[in-house]
Amino acid sequence: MFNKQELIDFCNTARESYLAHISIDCVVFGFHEGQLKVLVLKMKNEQSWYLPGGFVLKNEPIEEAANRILKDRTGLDEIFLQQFHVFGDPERSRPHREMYANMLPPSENWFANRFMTIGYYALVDFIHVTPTPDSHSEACTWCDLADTPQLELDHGIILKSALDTLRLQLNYQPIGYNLMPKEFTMPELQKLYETILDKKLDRRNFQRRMLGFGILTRSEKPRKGGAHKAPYLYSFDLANYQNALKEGLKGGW
Amino acid sequence: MFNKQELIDFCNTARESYLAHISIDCVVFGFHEGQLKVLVLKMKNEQSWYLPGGFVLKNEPIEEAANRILKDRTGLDEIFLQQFHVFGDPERSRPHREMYANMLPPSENWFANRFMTIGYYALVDFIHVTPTPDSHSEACTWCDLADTPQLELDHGIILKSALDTLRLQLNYQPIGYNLMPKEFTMPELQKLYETILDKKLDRRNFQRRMLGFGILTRSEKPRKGGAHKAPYLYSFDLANYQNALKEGLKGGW
DNA sequence: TCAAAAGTGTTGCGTCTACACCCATGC
DNA sequence: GCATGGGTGTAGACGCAACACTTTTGA
Repeated sequence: MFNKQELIDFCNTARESYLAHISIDCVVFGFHEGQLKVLVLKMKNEQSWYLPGGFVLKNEPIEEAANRILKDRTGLDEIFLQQFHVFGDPERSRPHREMYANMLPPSENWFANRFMTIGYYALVDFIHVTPTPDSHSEACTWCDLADTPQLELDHGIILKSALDTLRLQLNYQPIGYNLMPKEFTMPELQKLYETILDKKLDRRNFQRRMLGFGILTRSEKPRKGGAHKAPYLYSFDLANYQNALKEGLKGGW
Repeated sequence: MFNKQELIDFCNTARESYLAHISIDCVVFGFHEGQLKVLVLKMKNEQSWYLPGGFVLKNEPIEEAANRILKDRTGLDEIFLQQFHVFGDPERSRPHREMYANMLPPSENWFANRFMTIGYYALVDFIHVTPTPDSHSEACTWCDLADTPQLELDHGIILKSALDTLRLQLNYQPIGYNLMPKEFTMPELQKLYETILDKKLDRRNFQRRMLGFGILTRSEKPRKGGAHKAPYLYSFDLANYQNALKEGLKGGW
């Protein structure tokens, strides 16, 4: 991905600016047309894919670092972001160590170090994101969860772990609020739940249950244009939502 | 806590052996006589208390580091250990930075660095633990959760965070299995749940519910010796327990 | 007019809650 | 024998799953 000169330049600035041994990787979830999506990067000159990531500035809180990284890749600020796990096997970054081993001696080579990575997952409103590659990537794109490409290093494991966390936190975090657009229909929300849980849900019971939580506001105007009966549009009542989440949305799915 | 010579020695070995910027802190929970307990350390020459912690060897997986640290403090190996959060504010270790600032120049002073800490919580069988202070502590003791002393740095926050995690994971992790002795009575187990949840539970419903999970084996002999009716002794059926946890123990508390 | 999508109602079963009741033991 | 701790039973409330039924719309 780097040629020699790029590597030298990067290592010099990295050593000055960033904490060694620590990186951040983000699993960015979006939801569009009934599909849960993940943001991935494709490296230059390689058929290899990664999760968006970066390093922590020497005097920067890690939450801010994650935010900065995500702002660079999505254009969005104030993203919903949750730390979920640290991946700390010393062997996890070995492929990178080897990739650059014969370009620079270890003392000058930033990637000769072991890196542990802090995994964050982010929830964003798909339509507001402008996927933006970084300097050593040739592409930054959404892909459907079902057909994500093979990811390098342990990024596949990190993605899987983020998904598991998402599932577990569905009743405790404002996941719907952050993934759905401002207004949405009940079937759309149901699709999101079905995708995350990987399970079909009963249309009618889902509706009654959701409404029962008292966290949705129905707007007067239904969605026009589609075939068939026009569905109502809903939006989250954020105050009620967050209040309900404190106790956890009752019951399982 | 360190005098100057100790500090110099420690810094020299630390720089050689450990990863910079990263530490591990452990919240060790035990349960004894109806009380949830936490293991804390008292520093030499100071009225200050800390959670047990340490650093990560340069080529050591972080789980192993946590295990090593806990073995040193408790004498136990193969402890149930869960990572729960990284505390990454650059200011969190400032007090330590300042404490040693005028003993050594920053370049030689290990503690001049910023440290982020990985929080682990551990569940142990109280009676098997031998609390053992480290070289710069004068005491390592259990204390009741209700009256933990004021903890230094952000260790109070870390403890609070561990407790919240414990509560959330009660239906998803073998918490009872790891905190209770091999055999225990139903009221004892109930006390544990009540302590973690900070809530009174109905004696009879608790019993039926617990038995309903099918994760307990009743031994033939009841506990003798106490006043009043002799309670049955139970132990966990580990296979069933772990199986039930996969789906999560149904229902809330 | 018909198929498909969406909204609303109803019924029955299972589960939990809040009790009442029974048993054992030491003072 | 009685207070206390512990084990078991049960009636009513509640919640949820599995349905049937109605409404709206475009083809």
